[in-house]
Amino acid sequence: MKLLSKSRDAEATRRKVIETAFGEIYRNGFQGASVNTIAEETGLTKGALFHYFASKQALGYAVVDEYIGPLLLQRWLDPLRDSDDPIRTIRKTCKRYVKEDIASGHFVFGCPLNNLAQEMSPLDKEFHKRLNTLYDTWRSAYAEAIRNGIKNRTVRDTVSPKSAAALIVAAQMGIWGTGKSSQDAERMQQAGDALCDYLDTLRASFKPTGAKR
Amino acid sequence: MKLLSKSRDAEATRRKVIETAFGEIYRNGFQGASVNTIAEETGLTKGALFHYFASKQALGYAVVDEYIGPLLLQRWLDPLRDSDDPIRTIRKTCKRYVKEDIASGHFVFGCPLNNLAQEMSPLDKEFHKRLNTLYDTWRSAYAEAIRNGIKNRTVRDTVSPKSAAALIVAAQMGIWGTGKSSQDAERMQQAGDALCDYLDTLRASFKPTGAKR
DNA sequence: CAACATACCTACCGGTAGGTATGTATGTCA
DNA sequence: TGACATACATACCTACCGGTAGGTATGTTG
Repeated sequence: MKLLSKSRDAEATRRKVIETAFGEIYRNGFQGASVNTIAEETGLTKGALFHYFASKQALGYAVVDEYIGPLLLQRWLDPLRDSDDPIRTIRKTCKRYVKEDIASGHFVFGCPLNNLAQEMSPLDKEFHKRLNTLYDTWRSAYAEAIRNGIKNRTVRDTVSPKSAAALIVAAQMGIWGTGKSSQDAERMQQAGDALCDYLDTLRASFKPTGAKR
Repeated sequence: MKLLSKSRDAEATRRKVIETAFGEIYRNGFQGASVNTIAEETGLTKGALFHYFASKQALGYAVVDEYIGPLLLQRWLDPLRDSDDPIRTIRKTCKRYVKEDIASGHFVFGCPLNNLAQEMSPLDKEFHKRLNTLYDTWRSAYAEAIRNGIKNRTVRDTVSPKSAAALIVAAQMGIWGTGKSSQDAERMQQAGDALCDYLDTLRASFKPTGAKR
């Protein structure tokens, strides 16, 4: 028999460390996060923490692989599967998470993925490899979705899927960046709405003479 | 008589510290930058450096006020003065600095202003105040330029200046963020071109049936 | 129960971070 | 020429960082 005791459950402990580390890294950056604090918050000693992760870096990589990556897929990419109106889906998803992050107050810490990418990409090859792969996945998924939109006539055929995908992802970096740098919900909201306006210009039905915000 | 000697010129020394600090902070982030290294690179001892700046923070604020701020104005805002075609000017300026940063290799370190804003805004009020003011200035200048463009019929009157300005600035954060996180010139170029495409959709002459990239 | 593995703790390491107290060299001005 | 401020150097302090050595407690398995 196994897993009888709640404590001394290795898998759960490991997971808890990763979740705590995610929070600390999200709030303070990777370099700014302290393994002492992470251990303390987890209710573990530093020795125990290093029983699970060979180094602070290894813990960081695990946070990317086992927390941030899956979160990206679940939040942003899953909704696109089985969507026959990609513009509508992207628009809705964006609006939703802007709203959620403002409501929770998380927006002041920006986007976990972007934070790590900005901080660590030039400093650490392993981080860069992982984070870059995630962003490539994101852009590819958007491009593919837009391509489908063109096929089914919901998107203008004068739109370049790859180019539009690059801009949408960049704009999302910028929206969360705006929230973080301004620490102001209204400015973030404005940037989010502006992206939605742009998304509407991609629709097959778009007319430049239409309503303005 | 003053300023006879090249060394022991306080103003020049101070400036040199700021420039060195800018480089270190640009490459390593504020928290990652070491005052030991900055002092060493300046050819100064740590004691001497702290003769000019009361703390590492104070040095950081000086870098924003006396280096990054002026750089922003000179690079991005000055070209807009006396421009009667804001779209063309923003487009040209963006293309120019994407090209320059790729050529110099600086793009792998991202945008100095954005780096600091992302890293320090949630952690330090003084940084936040300064950096947020700079971004507000930036957005306001763009909004004003677009408003002028609408007046002189170079920009569609269905465009919301404030909204478009928010998106353009956010997209620029994202373009440099893309370069930094991908460490790849081509991906950054793609994002830059995509922003240019978007800018063209703001023109009064824009037709959705036009050429695609 | 014995043998062993895994989970976790205590105490400590070397290194470096930002910061400071104090001394000295240099230029200015009365 | 001598008093004084400023520019800089030397030496050192404290706090904390990531990381480890060595032990103990709690299983699991035969």
